Amino acid sequence: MSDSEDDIPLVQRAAAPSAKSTPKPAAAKAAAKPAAAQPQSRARTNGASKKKPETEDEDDDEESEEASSSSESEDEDSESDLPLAKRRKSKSPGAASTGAKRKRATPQRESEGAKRSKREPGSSKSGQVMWKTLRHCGVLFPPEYEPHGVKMLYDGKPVTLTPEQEEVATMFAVMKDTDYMKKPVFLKNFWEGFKEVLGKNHVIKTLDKCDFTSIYDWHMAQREAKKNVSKEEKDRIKKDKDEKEAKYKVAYVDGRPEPVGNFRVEPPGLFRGRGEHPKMGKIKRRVYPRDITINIGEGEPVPEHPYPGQTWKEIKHDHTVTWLAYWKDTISSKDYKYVFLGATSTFKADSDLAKYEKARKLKDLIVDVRKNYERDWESSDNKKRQMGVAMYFIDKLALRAGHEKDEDEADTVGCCTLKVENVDLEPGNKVKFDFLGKDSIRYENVVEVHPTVYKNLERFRRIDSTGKKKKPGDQLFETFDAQDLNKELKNIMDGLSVKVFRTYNASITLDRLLSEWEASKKGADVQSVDQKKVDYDVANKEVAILCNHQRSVPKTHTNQMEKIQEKLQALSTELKELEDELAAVQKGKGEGKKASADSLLSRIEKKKQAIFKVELQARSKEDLKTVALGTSKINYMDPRITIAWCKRNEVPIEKIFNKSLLGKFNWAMDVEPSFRF
DNA sequence: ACCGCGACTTGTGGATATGGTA
DNA sequence: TACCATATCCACAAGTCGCGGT
Repeated sequence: MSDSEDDIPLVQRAAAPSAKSTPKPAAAKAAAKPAAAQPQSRARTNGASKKKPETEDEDDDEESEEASSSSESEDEDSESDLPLAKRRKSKSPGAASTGAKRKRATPQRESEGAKRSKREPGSSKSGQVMWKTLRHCGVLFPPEYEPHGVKMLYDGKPVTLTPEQEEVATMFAVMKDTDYMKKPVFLKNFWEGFKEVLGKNHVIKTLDKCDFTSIYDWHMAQREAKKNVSKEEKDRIKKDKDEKEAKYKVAYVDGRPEPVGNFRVEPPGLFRGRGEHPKMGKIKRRVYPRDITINIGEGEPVPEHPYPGQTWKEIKHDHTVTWLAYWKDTISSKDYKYVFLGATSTFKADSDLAKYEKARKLKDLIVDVRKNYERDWESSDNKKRQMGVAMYFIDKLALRAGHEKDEDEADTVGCCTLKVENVDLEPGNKVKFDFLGKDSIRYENVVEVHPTVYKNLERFRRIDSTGKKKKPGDQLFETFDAQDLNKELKNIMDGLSVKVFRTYNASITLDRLLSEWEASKKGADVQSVDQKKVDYDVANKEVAILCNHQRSVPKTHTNQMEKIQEKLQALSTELKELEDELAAVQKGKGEGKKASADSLLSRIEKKKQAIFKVELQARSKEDLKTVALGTSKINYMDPRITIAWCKRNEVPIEKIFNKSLLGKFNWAMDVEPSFRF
């Protein structure tokens, strides 16, 4: 790492998982199901008037009943192995019921507390049929490269490049003001790629003598020009583009229209790895139809493409998978790029629901799970002890599993791949974690742990199970890996894996915090929606900290805060003026007095509220500057918790979920207000 | 009993749309 | 009514995890 200066801002971890050595009380199995769960209390208190503009999708009607009821309760097996989607009545394609605002198709799934039996709905696991018919238009290719003819300099002299070479030079030139330019690995990888494109015996012999400034300038000029196009022209261009893209945006699954996620083929460019990625700067080749495998229903028209001489790499009809197309990544031979349906699709909704139901299932077992791994801390079997400690970290700190990685990937770790130097022991049974996790985001945290864990760690850091000394770079847990751990978890619960703990802990934390909030505010003065939203964010923040979802402080943050302060200044001056005025009026006499005093009074009140609101925002902004709330909202916190809370507290759901989240969580909207995770 | 493959979720930052403000 | 900074969207990288082949 370079200067620790702009290192990831260290999130205030103080609040992180209580230093308590004992696992959390596991939410005493939330009474959760107050028998009288307001039956059909559709009492949607929140202002969330149902008139959502309706996202193109789902016009599938069907009485929401049927789909659920049957499949729901008896879920277990037989054909119910089919993902939910499958079981939905599919509407005849044509019948795009324009009018009929469809209710969300997904009915309640409150699996009242316990026993939701084995089969999760929608779990797209192995071999299950995901669709009967599938129709789509394939993928959209990026435009071919258009040479600009701007010459770069080599050793001070202009060089003529072939279009192909120029394209690569341009990829590089354009990155002039990024700090990749300072990274030796990036430069080396780029040069290797560039050299190859140049061919042997080219005048360009070394990157040092290359000057791409002219191309960079050209690029900037282009950008500027684009910005200055007239509004009408811009609109026209956009409209054009939208029309060209329209057909790629939708796929028909069993006749139902579903949004396609990323239908665009990735354009060529230089690979930008995160952190110190060994492959940064490599050329990401252009992808052609011959590289792409299409998955589509039998008998459906094969998608077209703009390369007359070519054919798709393959046309498949695999009903057990949800992808529409894929190609091999050109950077890493073992990676694939997929085209999937969008987040609002039925496939995704089903698996989202399944994910949370699985986590809730874990909730019912968590007390035992904890008892078990705590017992393992004392085992005479070293491996068991290590696993027990790892499980503790995973559960308590919501660490990721951490699979083994290759040399040619960024050097990051998860729980199972922690190295001895990632964990420091401090007095008072305190453990200090410091490592780079996913995306090379630094995880830094000091936690007090159970003494037995502490003792174990002392040993794990020092020697391996054969008694051999460990050194930096050695695994903290050398006796097992993520796979082994997951295998063990399968014995505890069907479908259980490490990541489920992250989901579980995020969701249960939100649930707990929100309900504590409600308990403490019960009967208290009516709060503004703004205040409630801020309070929700506080809970959200705690979850984000648990999951280590950081963000870099926005560049403009300081600036913005100053502006807010100024605004506050102005407001309070105005307030002062009003108050003076009022005083003056009250002193004076005469007719209009009463009226103008009243009016002043109300203006003063308004002003005070405005001030309060700005202050609130200022505090919240400052408080959240290093925390990314979005990630947990999108991926970890069961949306039903939030929606139910909104209903109970008269907060319009739109205050918490933006448009795309509303779409993504459509499946959860009908949740009972009494829902508890 | 691995281990690479394949498919799907999670994650961040950059690009762009948008809505409040001068 | 253009600006302008933020809020949202999007691209695509980087994880997780089960499976099937050897």
